[in-house]
Amino acid sequence: MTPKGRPRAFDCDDVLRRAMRIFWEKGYEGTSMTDLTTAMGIGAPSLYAAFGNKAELFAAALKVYETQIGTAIWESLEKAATARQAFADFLKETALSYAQPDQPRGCMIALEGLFGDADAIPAREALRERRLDNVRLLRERLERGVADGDVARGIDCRKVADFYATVQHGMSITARDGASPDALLNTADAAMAAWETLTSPR
Amino acid sequence: MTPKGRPRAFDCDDVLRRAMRIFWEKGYEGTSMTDLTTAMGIGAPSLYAAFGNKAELFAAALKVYETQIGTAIWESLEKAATARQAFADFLKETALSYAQPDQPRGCMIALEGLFGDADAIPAREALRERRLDNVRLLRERLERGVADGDVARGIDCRKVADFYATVQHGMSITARDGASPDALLNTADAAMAAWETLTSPR
DNA sequence: CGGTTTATGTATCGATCGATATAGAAAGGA
DNA sequence: TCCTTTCTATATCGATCGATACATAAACCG
Repeated sequence: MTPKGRPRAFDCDDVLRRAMRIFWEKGYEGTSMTDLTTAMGIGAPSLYAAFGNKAELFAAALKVYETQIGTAIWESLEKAATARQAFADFLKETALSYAQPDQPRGCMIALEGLFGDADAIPAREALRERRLDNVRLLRERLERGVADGDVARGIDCRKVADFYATVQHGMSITARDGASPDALLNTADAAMAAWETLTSPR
Repeated sequence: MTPKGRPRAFDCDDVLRRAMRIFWEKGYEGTSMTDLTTAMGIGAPSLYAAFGNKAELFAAALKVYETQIGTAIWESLEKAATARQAFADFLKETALSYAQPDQPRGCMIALEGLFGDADAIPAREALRERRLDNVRLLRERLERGVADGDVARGIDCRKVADFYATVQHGMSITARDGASPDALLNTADAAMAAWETLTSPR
């Protein structure tokens, strides 16, 4: 059934992807409504009618980022047979994704919402929780490795997960500074050099 | 000799430290001139007369940050006798500094100027160069280790330096999310677990 | 066809942004 | 004491911020 009234002149998903891209590139505070309406190709009233306000638009753009950009990295974590391979793939996917030439460098979730209070960036808490969720995913994958028997019992899963999450965070900053895919892959490889020591029984 | 005219009613270094603290906490874009004049305890005309404009004030605050906050970390890199000890101390100092309870979490240089173009944040290029300088310092310390004989010849100094710089970058983000000093020290320790493999001859 | 509903385009809202004009206050030098 | 110089306090500048009022356009329904 077609809705009543005049139909929208734009594709909602399409313009939301454009908004996501702008937020990703310029940050929440660095993005003005003029930037958004220009990039999205719609007028301000259409934007507000469709997405509420700037904060809600950002929240919607964040969800799009998660489902369209972030998933590839985290899927690799589940696919591999062993925890070691999973972490290696995870870092490799991160390196390739963060230095992709046709998109902003680094991760929108990692880089955004690091300054000011919740008042300045409404999604600050949501972003922080996403980052903490990611650490948890790494830890759970490690614990699965322990359960599967490919990781020794008694290792400090939290410490190892914190370490690899921090490496991934850092890769966002390094990527923003222009690091090549090879450079990031080297860093991923270097991080995996710690694996044996970190996962050997204490 | 005392200068002519009415003397300043504030201490220039003191108010600059306050400005540095605000920029560190809220970021360049997230800091308004009202935030600054309030925190510095001076009127807007006094601020502009003493420091020029917002961008110049930020540049001055950045220098204060480098000399007053950043030095401790980088001094530790030179003090230690071996490259390994230098990197371990460097990461340990980073962990302690980034989670200090009486100051903003993480590093002002690492976190600032990651979004938008040079137009949005005038110091963006300067910040990027500082970050790249830091990677260079790490690489040079490694090369010194090779020259001193405590690091094997033929290792990829750039790769190792990139890795540890990326870990440090990541610690700024992890610290902003509220990581405890112990958690960051654990990550520093985990990063050092890669040292043997990274510095063994190929 | 009018009537209803929803979206669009223009023009603009009050608030805040960074930055200043202006007048008066506080010092030294004559 | 008066003049010059420099700084301070108030009040405000034009520009831009996020967000809307309003009139018109485009769909469906009868």
